Amino acid sequence: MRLAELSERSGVPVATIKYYLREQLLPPGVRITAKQADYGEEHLRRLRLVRALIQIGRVPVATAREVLAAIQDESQGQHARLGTAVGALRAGPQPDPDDPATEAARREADKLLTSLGWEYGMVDDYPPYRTLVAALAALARLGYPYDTGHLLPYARAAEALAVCDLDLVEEYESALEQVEAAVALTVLYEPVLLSLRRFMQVQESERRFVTGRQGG
Amino acid sequence: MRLAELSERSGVPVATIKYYLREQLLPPGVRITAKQADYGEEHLRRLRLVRALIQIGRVPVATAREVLAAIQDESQGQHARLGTAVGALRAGPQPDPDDPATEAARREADKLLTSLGWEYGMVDDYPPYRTLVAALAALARLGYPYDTGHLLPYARAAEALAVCDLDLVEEYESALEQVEAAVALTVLYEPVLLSLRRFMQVQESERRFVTGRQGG
DNA sequence: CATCCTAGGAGAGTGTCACTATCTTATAAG
DNA sequence: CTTATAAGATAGTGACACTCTCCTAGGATG
Repeated sequence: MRLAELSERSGVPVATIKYYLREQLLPPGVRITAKQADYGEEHLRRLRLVRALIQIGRVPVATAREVLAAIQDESQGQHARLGTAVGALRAGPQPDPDDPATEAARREADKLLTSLGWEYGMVDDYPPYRTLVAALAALARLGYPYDTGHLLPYARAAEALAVCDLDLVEEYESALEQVEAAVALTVLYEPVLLSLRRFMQVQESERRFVTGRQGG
Repeated sequence: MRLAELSERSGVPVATIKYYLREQLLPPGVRITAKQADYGEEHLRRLRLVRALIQIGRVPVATAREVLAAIQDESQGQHARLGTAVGALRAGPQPDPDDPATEAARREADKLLTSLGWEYGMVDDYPPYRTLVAALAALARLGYPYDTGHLLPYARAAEALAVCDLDLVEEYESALEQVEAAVALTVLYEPVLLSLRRFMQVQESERRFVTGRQGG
């Protein structure tokens, strides 16, 4: 199909698709002539994935490019490919190295990961690790406790989530579909999970502050 | 303390504090003279909360203003105050009403919430609800299933998270501290949780694709 | 009292980022 | 040959979180 049709079927404006092509979020179409290109179903699928990453996942364009590169990289094994793709997501704010809270946060993060059985080293440049450290440092700055005891319940929840995630991923046959699903589900279930958390907080607060106010 | 000292102790540039004052994210200092103001410890605490919301939580300034207003609103009961403050957080992308996927997503969201025991109506303008619908619609657009069966495990995880959250909140005495803690912990544990999810995905993928590749 | 220094306020400017509008050129169709 | 359309390049837009600069009013000091 032509660019115009790709635009129509995806609902993405032509100018935006051109932008994605320029930014290498979308592979170029197959050249028909010097001035015309043909796009297939996989372009459509890729385009929808890009939109999901950027619009729902708020993933920066540069990050999305890395993630997509990892998805397509057939040279790695499935595990490594998945780790790279998922790890590239949501770099979040960098921890401030000048802040003394960062160093303490780093130690606590290492302790937590160790107690979770993490054996792959602390990979200082793995984006989720940096995100974790920055978030813990922010907690410290606000005076909230963040020791292993407080964090472990969240880690257990994360573990349960990861099992669900991989269950969903394994429903797919091909390696490519699996990595794509891992990325898409990681990103798209985030807002689902976080909004459900809000709802559940309200329910739980009702249980504690209203229903059973006098110990019911 | 003066603005300059507030800036020094918080690490936030003077110009940025002025901006927050202008945007009403920070209450004005107590006027000493017509041209000088005095800021107290609660300004410092509030300033750090604002920074956490904006920098870690990526909360838009307008949203942060609403959240802070709800925190300070003493006219509501604790439950309502908490619901308003937490609900105002992370509005996320609005669902596109023209998209037919949105309608289906809305029905599925309602079904899920009903099966979770949600009894407060579907509050179409409650931001977490909109976020949920938009995310489900995005899943549909990408062709991933999102029925109650798939979503329930995530909802159960969210429930566990909410219980942890409220446990942490109830450690505080005053109503103000509790609402502040609810907001801060909701926002600051998000990156913690999401990065732990990444780590756990990698561990789980290792378990499935490497360790037990041939059925171990 | 004059002077200088600093605090605080207001408005405009900056940087970033995801688009988006325009212009150019080429080519397929008529 | 002419014209509509496609693709590519380039510059502009809008939102947003700051941030810079100027201005004015006190307060401190000689």
